[in-house]
Amino acid sequence: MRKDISKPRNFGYVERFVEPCVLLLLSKNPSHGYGLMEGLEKHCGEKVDIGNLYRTLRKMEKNQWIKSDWEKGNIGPNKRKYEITGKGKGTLNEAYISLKQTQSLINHFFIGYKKVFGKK
Amino acid sequence: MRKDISKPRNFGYVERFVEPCVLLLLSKNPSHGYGLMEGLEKHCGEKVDIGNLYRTLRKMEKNQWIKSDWEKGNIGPNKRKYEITGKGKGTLNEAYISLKQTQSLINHFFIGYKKVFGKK
DNA sequence: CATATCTATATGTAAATATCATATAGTAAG
DNA sequence: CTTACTATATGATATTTACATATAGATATG
Repeated sequence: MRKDISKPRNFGYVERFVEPCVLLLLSKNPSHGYGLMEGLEKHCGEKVDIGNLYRTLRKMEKNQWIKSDWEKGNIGPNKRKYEITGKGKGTLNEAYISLKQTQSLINHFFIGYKKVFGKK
Repeated sequence: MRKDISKPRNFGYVERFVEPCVLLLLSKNPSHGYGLMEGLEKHCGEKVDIGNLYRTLRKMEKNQWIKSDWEKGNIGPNKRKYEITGKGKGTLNEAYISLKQTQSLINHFFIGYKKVFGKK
């Protein structure tokens, strides 16, 4: 049973922003789900739902943007270690271009806003 | 029956971006749904689904961000003319703040991107 | 030793939103 | 009369997210 009913997200919510962020993080270093959380909170702001993150990672793997193998650590439970693929690098580049467009879209809004309400 | 199965949107899709845009446009001049389309294509980019726009307008009215009355034009079909309310102006300001946060979030991503792939 | 907590991965369910299709109706043009 | 345009609206469905819960090994605490 849910404690609280879902509410609409804030305006300006960027859909699936976590995916480019994961691709960018994995471009630096291979990592696993739980370990990605840390970097994501820096790059994706606020909180990332851990359940959704795992689901997203499996989806990204299905799309062949990332691939995984089990890392049988001598300490702690096994980790599914992800790395980015060539296809994933292409997707990251596409995301970069899309996000550039998003940025200019939002800028366009701010220009209009400024015209009506003045600078601030 | 649908011709095509739905596909995921591009990365960088900003959810409910149309609402702040409508509020901004109505801050300048009262208008009606069909007439808002034109301004929206400038401020919200690309295409806005007309069915979705009408549904959004009714939802915004339910939230008391805008209010409408029927304009019995001497030419053409009747138009539901919308204007922004005081509450709507407050919502527009909230959206402005959220979109500023979104902008800095995306900027944060670009900084990380540049570190890995260099400037461009 | 029993149990609680932490790391790590994963799935179930429901709500919110967008997309595509379709419905309705008045008006204008040919 | 039929076609096209203006204008508003709803139905069905896919995608994504939020919140909750499940599982299991490892480690710490009493």
